[in-house]
Amino acid sequence: MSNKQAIRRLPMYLNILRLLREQGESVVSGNKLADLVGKPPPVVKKDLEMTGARGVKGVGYEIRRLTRDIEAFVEWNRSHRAVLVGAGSLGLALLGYEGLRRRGLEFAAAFDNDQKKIGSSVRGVKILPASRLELFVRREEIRLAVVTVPANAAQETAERLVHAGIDAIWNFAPVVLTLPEYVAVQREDLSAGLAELLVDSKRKRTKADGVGPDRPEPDV
Amino acid sequence: MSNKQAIRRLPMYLNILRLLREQGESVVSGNKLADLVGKPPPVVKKDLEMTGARGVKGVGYEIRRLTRDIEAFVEWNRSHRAVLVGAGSLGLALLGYEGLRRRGLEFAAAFDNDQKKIGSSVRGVKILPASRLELFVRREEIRLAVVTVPANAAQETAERLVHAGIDAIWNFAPVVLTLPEYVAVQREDLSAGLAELLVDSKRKRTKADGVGPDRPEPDV
DNA sequence: TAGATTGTTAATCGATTAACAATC
DNA sequence: TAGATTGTTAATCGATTAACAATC
Repeated sequence: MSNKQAIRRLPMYLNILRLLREQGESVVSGNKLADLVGKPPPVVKKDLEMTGARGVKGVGYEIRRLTRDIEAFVEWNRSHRAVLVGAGSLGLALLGYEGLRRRGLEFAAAFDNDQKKIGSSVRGVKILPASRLELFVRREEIRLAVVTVPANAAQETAERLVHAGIDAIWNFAPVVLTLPEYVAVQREDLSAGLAELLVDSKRKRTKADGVGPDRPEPDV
Repeated sequence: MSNKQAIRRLPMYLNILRLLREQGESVVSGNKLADLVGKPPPVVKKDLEMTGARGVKGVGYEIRRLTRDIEAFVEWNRSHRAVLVGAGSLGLALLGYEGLRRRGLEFAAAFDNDQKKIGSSVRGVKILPASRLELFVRREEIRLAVVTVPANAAQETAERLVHAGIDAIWNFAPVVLTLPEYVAVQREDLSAGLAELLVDSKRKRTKADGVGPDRPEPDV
């Protein structure tokens, strides 16, 4: 019933809806939305239905209402307190990423082993010694962790987190974590996206027999 | 024939294979590999077959050979010169991300509008004024661009890039780009991963009727 | 030969697309 | 009522799972 691909499309709708509202629109039809996100209308309608959003036949969807319904479905209507483990460049980038803050992700603290980093603050988030991880998570009753440690430290870090009470892990380390069933784990792999892009690019280059406009000659 | 999900799994195999080789292994069976990546054996075998890799019946896959075959399939055996457009925190993190460099992604330059950033170098990559984007791309014959500009600048940036000769775009801006068919575009949306995680977490919390071990009581 | 493992074919499942009925 | 649009049902497509034949 709950479709993974559909869930991944939801942020796109929210982006578009925000844009439409900024342009003064208050109602949008599924067809228009479909056009704006570049997906067929039935996909959009099914996606919206999944979230519990309802439109009005012959009219469309009320934008404010639709936004609220989508946000509620993903629990983006409340804030999610999280810890970040591993304050490398990727970790620090996530700390500063406004897009995530807008989706309710609120970093209560970051953790690292590097003495040079410990004690400093990034975007108002304190970096604490990794040794204090468990204590902090327990005391603050944090449920969500973002893991950006190196590959060889990821499994151990995750186990410590789970033991301390974490039950949702956003894992950016390039390893497959083995954890109890009740823990929700989302693996994020940038290389996967790059692989898709390169294979797609290769295919388009070789299969230059395709329909549609060809690559123009460069005007040097 | 070429399966999107399968392509996204390829980096995982490479990670595992590197680990195995570091442990002194030289051959691995599909079953063992399957176990290590947490996927059923037939999935692994189909994935490997897609890349053109062949094993030996009764024996398994030669690790060095398999690694080379997978890398060749994704064109990870050669370097891909790229420009980065938008030197915000996410952009800078990508510049410094070792994992991408290991996959052949080589940043020839980064571009930004911010006078404070222009002229500086990050990890050996010069940050140049955005106005020089086209000239640089043409002169250096760059084909790949990583777009990390704000949402409202993404479409225009992409059009400029394509006009200058780019035919593969890795888009981190939260918008759907409209570009000619011959351009390969890969949209990367961190919020999508977060949405998946939160929905999965919600489901696990509500459907606590599931099989398997329950979440233990916190030992406070 | 016997055991192990690849690689393929068929069956199932899930997601997308197409068609259309319902109704504001 | 007529037009527009939602929302559902059926058909298709793609990916995964299961079963097993081929063979080193």
